[in-house]
Amino acid sequence: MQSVPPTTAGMATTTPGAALAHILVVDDEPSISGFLRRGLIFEGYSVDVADNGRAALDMILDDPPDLMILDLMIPEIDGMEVARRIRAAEGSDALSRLPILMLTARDTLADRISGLDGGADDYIVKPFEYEELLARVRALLRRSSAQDTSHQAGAPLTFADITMEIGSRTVTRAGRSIELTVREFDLLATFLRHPNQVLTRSTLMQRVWGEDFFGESNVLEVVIGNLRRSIELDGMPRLIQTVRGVGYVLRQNA
Amino acid sequence: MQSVPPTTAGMATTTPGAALAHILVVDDEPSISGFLRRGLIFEGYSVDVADNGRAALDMILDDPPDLMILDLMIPEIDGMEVARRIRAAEGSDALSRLPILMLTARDTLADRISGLDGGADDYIVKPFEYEELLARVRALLRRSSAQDTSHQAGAPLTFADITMEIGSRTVTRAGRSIELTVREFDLLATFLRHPNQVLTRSTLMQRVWGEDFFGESNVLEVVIGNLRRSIELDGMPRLIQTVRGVGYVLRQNA
DNA sequence: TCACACCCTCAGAATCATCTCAGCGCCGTT
DNA sequence: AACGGCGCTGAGATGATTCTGAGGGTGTGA
Repeated sequence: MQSVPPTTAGMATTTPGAALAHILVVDDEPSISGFLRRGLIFEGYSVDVADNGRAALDMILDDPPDLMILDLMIPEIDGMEVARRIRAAEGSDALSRLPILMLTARDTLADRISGLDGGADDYIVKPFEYEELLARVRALLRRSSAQDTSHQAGAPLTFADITMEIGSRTVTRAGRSIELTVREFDLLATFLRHPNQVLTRSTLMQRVWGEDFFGESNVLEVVIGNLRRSIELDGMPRLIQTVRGVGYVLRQNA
Repeated sequence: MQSVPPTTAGMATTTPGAALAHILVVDDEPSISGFLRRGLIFEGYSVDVADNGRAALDMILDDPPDLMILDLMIPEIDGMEVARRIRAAEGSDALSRLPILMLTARDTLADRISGLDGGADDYIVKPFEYEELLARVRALLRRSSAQDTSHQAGAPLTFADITMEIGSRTVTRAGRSIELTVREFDLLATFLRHPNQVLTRSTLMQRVWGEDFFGESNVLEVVIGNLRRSIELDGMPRLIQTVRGVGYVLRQNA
């Protein structure tokens, strides 16, 4: 296991100016909750985890989060019921307005989710794409926090002359549109969210490929290679730079 | 935690210069009407709720709203009939022009949609995404306030040389009228509402087919195929482009 | 009742992203 | 300068995804 990069320098302030949003993840499967926790922390959220409905309700009362990611199938009190109780908490505005992102398996979906009826504001079907989950989390937080009038899917990610719009899934470099595959797109998105920060190989693997990648593989290198070919202009210095023994950075100057 | 913005300013004044728009929600399911009420009020609308058709008609006569969100399946007088009576109210301009956003479950829709002609200005399938609903509400209000004088149900959706009128359910391409089935129509409408935006397979399924589609099916692909055959001109680049691993986009250029 | 339109399912075929592999070259170190 | 490790790249293999035509079921209107 590659050790964490020793350097303390370059802590990335991911979203400049944005206050740390607090997210409660409720799932009894450690692999999922762990994955979410790490990922969301990486994105700059503060994260708590509960592994059953009762604990979740306790934690919510104790310290209401800005958003809850709630699995439908959890012990003690199931997700549907948790949502219902929260919505029923007429007393507290903070509670009854708490955005809930429901996490469900596909089979369950059919029976149970009559959409948002139960009190969820949005839901996502397992297995989900990490990028999609992030997008929904952002959308829910945006909706609840700022009732700002600027709608439309959030501001595009940019770096140097690269622009990426998650919603429309378009990427441009110097105004010229670029086609990317899913892997390339996710990888680039990860870099764009953490510019100038060295991302370790394993971090990238986890962000883009998810938990399940045992064994050795050099997929990452291959995709990095393709991505470079897609976005880098000849003559220009590399944007995605290799940090030997550690990982890669998105950086402008040499 | 991002606390609620301290300022009360920035209420979404959807229709510039217009006073707070007044919306009547008609639905007998408290979970849905409650959800809508809260959400819409949060957005800065004034909201009334009726839980059956008769009450709705009374309230409309009493105080005509700027927009009605109308569930199809409601007690006393069903949504269809409510819409019909409103449209039939020859006497009052305010009534016959009242924008109606119909709320339906997909199963119901399939049967009845053919009779929708002219009754509703738009419809949305349960379960809907909140953002989507908001967008349509805004669109309808904008429309109705914009063209005060000209009757005609709503501005058509357009893209490139495609034109679609929801109300009359007509579609033209380059001036030439095109026949579409219900599924094709819904699918195209979804694209037209989100041009240049990649829509995931599951989003499309949900919007067009509704909740009840577990299991694997390739209906979407089939309908996409048919739709392409209907609207795409030979020699021209595709308008509906597939984005492998993600979904489809309505996009003009390559 | 018949004919027709529509919608879904299915299976085969085509297409394409992704992954694996193996060889090569660069880089830092000895 | 030689060496070893690490990263890069091109060439397939592989499997997933998407497309298409055909067929059956169902409901509607004549």
